[in-house]
Amino acid sequence: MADLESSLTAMDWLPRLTVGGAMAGSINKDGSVNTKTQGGNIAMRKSPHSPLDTNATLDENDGVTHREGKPPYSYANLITFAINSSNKKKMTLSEIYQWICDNFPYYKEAGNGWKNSIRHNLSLNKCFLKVARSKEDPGKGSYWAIDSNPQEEPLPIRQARKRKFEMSSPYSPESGHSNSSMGSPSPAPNSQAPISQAPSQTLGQISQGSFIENNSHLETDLGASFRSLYKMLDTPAGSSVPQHQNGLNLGQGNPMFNGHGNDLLLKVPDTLSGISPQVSPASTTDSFVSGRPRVEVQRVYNSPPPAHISTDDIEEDFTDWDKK
DNA sequence: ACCTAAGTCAACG
DNA sequence: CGTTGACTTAGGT
Repeated sequence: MADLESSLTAMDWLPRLTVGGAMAGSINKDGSVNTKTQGGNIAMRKSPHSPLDTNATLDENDGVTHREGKPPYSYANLITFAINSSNKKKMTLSEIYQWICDNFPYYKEAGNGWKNSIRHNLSLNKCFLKVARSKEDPGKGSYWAIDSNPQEEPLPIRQARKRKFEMSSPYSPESGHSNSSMGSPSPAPNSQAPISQAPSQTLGQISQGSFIENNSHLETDLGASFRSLYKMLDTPAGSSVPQHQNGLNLGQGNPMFNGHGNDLLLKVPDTLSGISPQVSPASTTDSFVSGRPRVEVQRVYNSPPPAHISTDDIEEDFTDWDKK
């Protein structure tokens, strides 16, 4: 453990960071030094085929390593690291800001543009789910959680044309963070790892087998929960929404989830979970969104949650739910 | 050249 | 704070 393997969990599909030269140096291809505005330069571009690793956590070393200059991580990655570093696997926007500043001092002095970008990313990226605060936990802003493996299904639509599964090339170490032990700051046990991918996992722990084993309960429980939920509800949305919904795929990364913007409103009896997820319109901008509707998790209290379940648990459960 | 991912800026509620 | 859109940049094919 101690490194790449452990912390990057399934880092396989973590965007390949073009760290090293170009990125770190922010050199434009024309050779000019990139000195764009605040928060950012032309940040790294990731391979078009590599989705975000929703379980990625930051490695202390990385923070250190990149103390100077813009960190070689996309905003989506930073957000993911931040959220995964929390026990609850959810964070408020300001907490995310703070975490990023704490771990990447670069952003302390980067102005505020990057914050806008973070927000933009949260809204745009399907991987991030807004989780409503519970009444017991009032405060500003919602929580943001990660929707595990929202990507990966072979995108049948347009992307499929260009996309090939890039399961090979794992996250090339030479790209900069070969170092690794990203686990430090947050050895987060990463409960819910995207089960799907795991293409050529990064050896070690991720030997897919064990990983799945370790998390199988999630897959089972959550998947089953959702399935039964759907059954119970005999979801009306089911008709307008493609198959995926019925299965485990419920959403994540399901490009077909809603084809194009149909909203799905899933009413969940509070007796089941105390919440009701609802779909908000998906953005139209990029592929991130092109696939499925955003699901906003919103808890509805019609009755108090079971005594043995704490509010947090519920919320967490839900978060996990969303993840799958 | 074209497509897409990612970043930036900004308007708006 | 959150969403959205337009636009830019860069990398892949």
